Amino acid sequence: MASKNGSIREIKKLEKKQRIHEAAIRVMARNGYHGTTVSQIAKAARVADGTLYLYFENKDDLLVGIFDEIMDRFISEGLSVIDEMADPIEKLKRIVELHLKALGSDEDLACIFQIELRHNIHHMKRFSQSKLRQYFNIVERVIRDAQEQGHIRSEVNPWITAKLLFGAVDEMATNWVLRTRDYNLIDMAKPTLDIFLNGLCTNHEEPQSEASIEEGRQTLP
Amino acid sequence: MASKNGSIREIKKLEKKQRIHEAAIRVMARNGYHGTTVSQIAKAARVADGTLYLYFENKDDLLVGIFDEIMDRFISEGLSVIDEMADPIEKLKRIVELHLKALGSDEDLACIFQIELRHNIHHMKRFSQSKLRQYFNIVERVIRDAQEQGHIRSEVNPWITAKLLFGAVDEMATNWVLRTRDYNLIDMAKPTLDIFLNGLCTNHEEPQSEASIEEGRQTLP
Amino acid sequence: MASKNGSIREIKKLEKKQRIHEAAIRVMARNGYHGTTVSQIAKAARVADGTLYLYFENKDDLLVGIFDEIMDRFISEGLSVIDEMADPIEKLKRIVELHLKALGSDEDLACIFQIELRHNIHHMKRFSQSKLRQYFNIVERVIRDAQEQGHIRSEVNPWITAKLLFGAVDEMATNWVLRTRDYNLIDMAKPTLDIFLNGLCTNHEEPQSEASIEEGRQTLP
Amino acid sequence: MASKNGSIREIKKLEKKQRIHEAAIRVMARNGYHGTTVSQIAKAARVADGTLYLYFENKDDLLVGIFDEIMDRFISEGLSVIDEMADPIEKLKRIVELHLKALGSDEDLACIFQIELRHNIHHMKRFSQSKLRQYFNIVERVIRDAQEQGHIRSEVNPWITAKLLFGAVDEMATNWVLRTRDYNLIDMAKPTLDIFLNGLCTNHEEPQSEASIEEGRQTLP
DNA sequence: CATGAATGAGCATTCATTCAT
DNA sequence: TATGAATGAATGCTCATTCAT
Repeated sequence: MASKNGSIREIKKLEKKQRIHEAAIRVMARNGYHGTTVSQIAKAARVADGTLYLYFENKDDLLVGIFDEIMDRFISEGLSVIDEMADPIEKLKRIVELHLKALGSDEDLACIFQIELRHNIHHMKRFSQSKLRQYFNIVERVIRDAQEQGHIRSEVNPWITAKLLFGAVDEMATNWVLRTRDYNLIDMAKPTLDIFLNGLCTNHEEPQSEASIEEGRQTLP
Repeated sequence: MASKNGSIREIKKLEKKQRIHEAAIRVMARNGYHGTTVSQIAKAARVADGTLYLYFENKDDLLVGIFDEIMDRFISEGLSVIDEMADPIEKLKRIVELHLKALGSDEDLACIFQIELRHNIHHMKRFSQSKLRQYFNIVERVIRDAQEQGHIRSEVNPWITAKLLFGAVDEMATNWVLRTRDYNLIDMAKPTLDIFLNGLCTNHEEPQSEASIEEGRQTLP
Repeated sequence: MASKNGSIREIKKLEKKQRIHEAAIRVMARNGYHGTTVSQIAKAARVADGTLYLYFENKDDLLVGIFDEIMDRFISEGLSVIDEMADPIEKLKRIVELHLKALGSDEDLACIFQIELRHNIHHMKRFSQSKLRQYFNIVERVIRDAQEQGHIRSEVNPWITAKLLFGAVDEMATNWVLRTRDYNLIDMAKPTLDIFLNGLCTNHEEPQSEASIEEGRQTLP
Repeated sequence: MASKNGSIREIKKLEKKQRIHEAAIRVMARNGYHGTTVSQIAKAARVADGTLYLYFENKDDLLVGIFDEIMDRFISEGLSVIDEMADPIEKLKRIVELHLKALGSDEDLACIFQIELRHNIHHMKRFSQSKLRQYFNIVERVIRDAQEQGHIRSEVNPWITAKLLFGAVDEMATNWVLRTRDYNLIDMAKPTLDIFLNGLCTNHEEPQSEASIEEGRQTLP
């Protein structure tokens, strides 16, 4: 019985933690991290103020907890999808789509991710050095594969490219959160991928050597 | 004499405002917006606390004021440089370089721009709807010109491209601010431009139609 | 047990609110509203600064709260005493006595009432339009009764008389608070009532018509 | 020339002091003493902030200065009017009328007098011990005269009566400042005087001895 | 005399966190 | 576990006053 109770308790504990998470996302998305009090979150989660501290070290930890949980879920889901694919270009496409779909389907979450999680250099560093690095690693791996298979130019730096791609997609997401007119975030996947894969320029018969870019001038026939 | 005094006062006033700006950038870059007290800024600027309020509405306005001033300077400098150039591709290159150089040459400023100015959805919206829009407009204009001159593919959406480019460059800047090992931000200009101009893919003799991307698969001969 | 705890908590809460009230009266009577800090009141009430805000909206509400509580108690006590009496003249006398006794027996309270509560036109208006109106209503009622019973001249306006009586008694109280030599406030009841009931003039066989007062001259035989 | 300039300067100085006084009355009547900043007064008087301090010790002194000036004018005007009269009852009447007319004809001034000047126990004490004492002295003198001439009952205490009369008139003024419906303050003179002179009671053939009041019961035939 | 920029002490209020129940 | 009353440190901002010009 004890173990049965124990497992029920475990479940209830997880449920409550989840409830607090969701309450925090909901409230913080509207009021921002600094505009949200612990009491507001507690009320939204229907627990007492003090109860929050049984599940989180402090207010900041709550934000970090949300972030890590979501990010872990996002990355593992992403990985499981990616792993089933063969073509690295296709994988790249899926990553962008998953990224945009995950945020585009939950505005509150997107708001937390794009805005609230970044108001603090320590969060940013933590983010940058853990989960974001995982993201970059995945993309880097895919790009390397694509390079080995000859689909992506061998000159491009996979790590820098991962950052550039993330940055571009991230900006799409932020812009969507701050949008004045409504549209679907996922629709940004296609043009994003088009530019990253095919580039802006019209003529690639004589692909630009880095040197020629270096010269500050492109030879155009 | 009165006018002379007047102009001297004007200069002193600007000097003091400037001093406060610089002090704020310096202090906030280290401690973050919320980690910085008004008193700290005042002390760093060698003025009394109350003096800040002769030049700024409130603490938040101080941050916004810094942002607007820097951004205006950046944009007008950028425009004057751009205007002297003929080739739109070259212009695009210069924009990216100027962006990275401006931030890469002043780490504190970069920190403020990449992190502190974004801790608040209201700042973000304000930013997004004023200065950032100007930035996008400039890039959009350049891309359109390039399209008219046949240098950039007519299929790409100039506005979305402006966002993507900004996002990629912005991520470069943020990564540099959060870097663990030292490097020059400006060095990111070349690979960024290479990917945006030439794309990732190896073969562009038969450029991807959007439809084929849509299919989730690139036809590679 | 829960209800028992509940009631104990209720009592403790009331006790604490009372303690804060009394501390505020004590401290403000000595230093005035603007000369008193919230911290001083909290310290005097042996609670933390923040605790005050669990019981009061803000510093101003604290003053208003004191006022309303005291005034309600005063009015209801007064009414219960009045109701037991039959003779309206006697009631009038009791009202004056109760008024002077209430203030004369608690100098700090009198100070708050006569001085601190009046430093603000909004307080004055609020006072004037709620509790003071109740006071006036009671006196007016008594005067009307006395008029119906033929004890008070039918020419006098009960509402104006209520104000005049309050003003006279109020001035007695204020003078007592500001006194340089000590005396009992309650001793002012008798002369006050004497003048209001009997008037100043010696001869009333031919009571002054309002018209003759109008003429600016009293006909004295 | 020096003396000529001197006198012109004297006049200008008085003019400026007057301008500041009037500005202060105007602004404080609307915003209250604590709701008014020195800068606001300076702006309303069209002088620099610092200039105020050439004419007044400090903000508080400004209020006191207004009060003393007005009060002196009021008392000396009152005295000159009173002195020309013979009948003490008539004098009493005139005092009440002058009091109500002075305030009733200048709402801002009335507001300052009835509300703002009283938000501080030190002002009150100062007021009570100087100008108000003069007022009481005048009334007391008049009452004594009336008593000597047999117009006012010898039993009444002139000093207490002066306070009561002031209190009643003062309450009329305060009520008028706080009024919700408009009326003329001067109209309160007649009923006020009627009650003070003739009392409330109908029957005065056997004027109440203090003792009978003491008994707590009035003998009514 | 006049100015008004500069000063900096002072204070109400908030809110993350604790802990007795 | 859960509660929520109590805590008290922390801070943005105001504004009366000064003084160099």
